[in-house]
Amino acid sequence: METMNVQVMRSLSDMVIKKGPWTEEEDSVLINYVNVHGEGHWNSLARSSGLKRTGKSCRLRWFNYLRPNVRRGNITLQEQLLILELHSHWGNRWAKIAEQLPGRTDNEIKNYWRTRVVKQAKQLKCHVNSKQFRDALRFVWMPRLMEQIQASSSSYGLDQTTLCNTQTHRDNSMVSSYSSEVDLQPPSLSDTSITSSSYNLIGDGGLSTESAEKGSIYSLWQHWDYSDIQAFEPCNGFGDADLWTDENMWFLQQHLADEL
DNA sequence: AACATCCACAACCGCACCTTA
DNA sequence: GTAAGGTGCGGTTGTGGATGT
Repeated sequence: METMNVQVMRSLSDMVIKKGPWTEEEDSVLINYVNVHGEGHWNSLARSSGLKRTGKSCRLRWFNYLRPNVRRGNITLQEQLLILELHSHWGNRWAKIAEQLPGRTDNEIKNYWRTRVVKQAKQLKCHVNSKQFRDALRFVWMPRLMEQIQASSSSYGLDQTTLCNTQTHRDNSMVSSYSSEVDLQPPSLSDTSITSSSYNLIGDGGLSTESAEKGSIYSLWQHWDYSDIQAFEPCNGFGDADLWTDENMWFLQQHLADEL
């Protein structure tokens, strides 16, 4: 009778699903299993690998952490710019946004948005989806980012032609009200009277990829060499540059105050 | 030193969609 | 047609380290 109970207890413990942080052992089991059997079939993987995890948990761990080519660490200014741009088109479609950032996961981008952008919106006492805040991002923040990227690209020896080429390569159809001003000559940051017309990065159109590609930073990104992105890794100090400095916050608050 | 609070990130959950039998 | 299982996505929560008091 007691033996029976022990057996039941053991089988129950086998069925217990483990939660929480993954251990190195679990990681190596998962890596080995995927290396042998490939990705997919996560539920059967979870059963036959001996991992006491759900298939979903295995999949998430693999895609967000263990998968080769996952880029981890600070989001670069260029990536921040692209996230802001794409989010203005696609909203919280993190997976779609992540597709445009090599090696970044939807989870990472989502976390970035919540911990940085939403937080700043709160500090500015406006909703992250309010027109006020979105306009501030579009007409103030993003140009400022462009300026920082431009400054850093020259100070770090990244050839200006990397950015300039985006103009020479650009499809003529992309030339719009968003053109040379945004690419390399943002208006003076002391000029808080920036208007929608002078900085029509995006427009209020639909969320199609095509519209996102035209006349936007998206198109700029398409021409950035991935090696350029690597050059902005935190090791050279650039990746640590924070967009949300006191100076920038003051600047943005001024702009918002002017709008009211 | 101890405790509280904040912050960033990893992981979980619920739902919707897709595939297959 | 439909039920069941698998997968992907977005929202939310949990956790550990950093920082402040």
